[in-house]
Amino acid sequence: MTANPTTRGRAYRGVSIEQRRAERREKLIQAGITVFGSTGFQGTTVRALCAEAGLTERYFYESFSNSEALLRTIYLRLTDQIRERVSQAISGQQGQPDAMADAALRSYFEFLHEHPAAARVIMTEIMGVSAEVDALYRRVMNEFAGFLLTVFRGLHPERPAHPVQDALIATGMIGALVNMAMRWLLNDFKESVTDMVTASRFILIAVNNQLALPEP
Amino acid sequence: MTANPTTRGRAYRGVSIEQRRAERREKLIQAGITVFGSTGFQGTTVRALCAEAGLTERYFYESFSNSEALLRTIYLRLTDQIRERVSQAISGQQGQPDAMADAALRSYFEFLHEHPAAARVIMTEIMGVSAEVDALYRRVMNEFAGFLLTVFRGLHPERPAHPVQDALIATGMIGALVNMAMRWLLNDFKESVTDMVTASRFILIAVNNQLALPEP
DNA sequence: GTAAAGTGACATCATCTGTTGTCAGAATAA
DNA sequence: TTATTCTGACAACAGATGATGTCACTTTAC
Repeated sequence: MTANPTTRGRAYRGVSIEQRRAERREKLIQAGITVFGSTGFQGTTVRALCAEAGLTERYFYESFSNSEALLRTIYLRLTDQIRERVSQAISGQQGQPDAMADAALRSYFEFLHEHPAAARVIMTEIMGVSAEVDALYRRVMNEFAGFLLTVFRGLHPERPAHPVQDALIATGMIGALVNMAMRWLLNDFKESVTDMVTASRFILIAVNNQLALPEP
Repeated sequence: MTANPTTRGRAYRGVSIEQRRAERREKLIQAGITVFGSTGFQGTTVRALCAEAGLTERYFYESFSNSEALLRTIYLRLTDQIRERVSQAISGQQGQPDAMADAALRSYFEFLHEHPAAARVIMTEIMGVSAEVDALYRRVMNEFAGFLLTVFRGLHPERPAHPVQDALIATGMIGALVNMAMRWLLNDFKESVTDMVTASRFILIAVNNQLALPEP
């Protein structure tokens, strides 16, 4: 009855148990992006996720307690990727505000264009799943808004901070970018990336200019 | 076997069949707002809707083919109400652009504040339900963006129209308003209506001012 | 008064799906 | 070689729920 501790968790096909688990988990994450992004979260069953991943249910529950947990993992993964790409794009244009905005927006819209399934997951499938997922969404959006707020403050160091107003305005800006992206996605990326960048930059510049005006 | 055509669809408790059906349908709509707005669309069963409405399942299927059909009806009802309230608010400030924006934004945020369950339905529960509901959402959002576009064009009649850019910017503005409202809702309406109006008006004015500038 | 229509409570059916369990065969350790 | 572990295919179980049906009772039409 008692298992031999020396042989538990051993290698298989020359691969350690940790790596096998990590590879299965990764397969499930990629499958989740594909399936959630096509069938939608609601229409997705654990069986379908496993079929896409080429694994069986047992391995699903090895890595995730349920499909909502997988969705949360995917959402964090994708938003981290966006954060990283945008950060890299910005750092490449160090010190030039206009070029920074352009690079950041372009990297954002290009990411969505290159990964439409991922775009669908983070734009629409994430919403209305549960209170917990809603809270996660809200938290991530707030982080993006906070990032934008930091940038704006850096551009207007002399302007007195209005915590409530500034946070709301940053939230509005993030909402503008998200809604433009959502419309773009649902319209099958009809417009060019350049059009998306131009329009979104217009809005950011407009707010930036308004922030530069003396207050009434 | 053959029913008597003269007695089918007769009055009951002094109420015609049309009116009885309409009353039951209305009860279901109100129950849907309450239940979808608290439990969420996903967590809602037909049984729960009927219990809240004080009706039985038979009468649910008398008016709606399924709960998604009820959601669509509710969404159209609520967005119509917002449209009407905003239009009324604007028409009361005929000709004064700043007062118009103020009145429109105030009526919008006040509506959400007064009807939190309705706000949740139109902000989060409507998303990711099905392709059909997504399309409805997109269509309504486009209508609101079109409305905003009309207003902006009226304020800048001399500016040449850029169909793609203008539509994208209007979409962005609507997204800003929706995201601010969503954050407000998920934060239990922590900020005052006046704060919401002030911040959102700031964004609209910023874009309006940018539209007034000569193009590069 | 009586038959037909309307109502409400509830049963029922069928299906779906999350989750766990079984088992035979492949790979490994000793 | 042999016992143990790992894997994959699939069975099985339990619960939920959409949708429809049953039936006793109420109301209406004539």
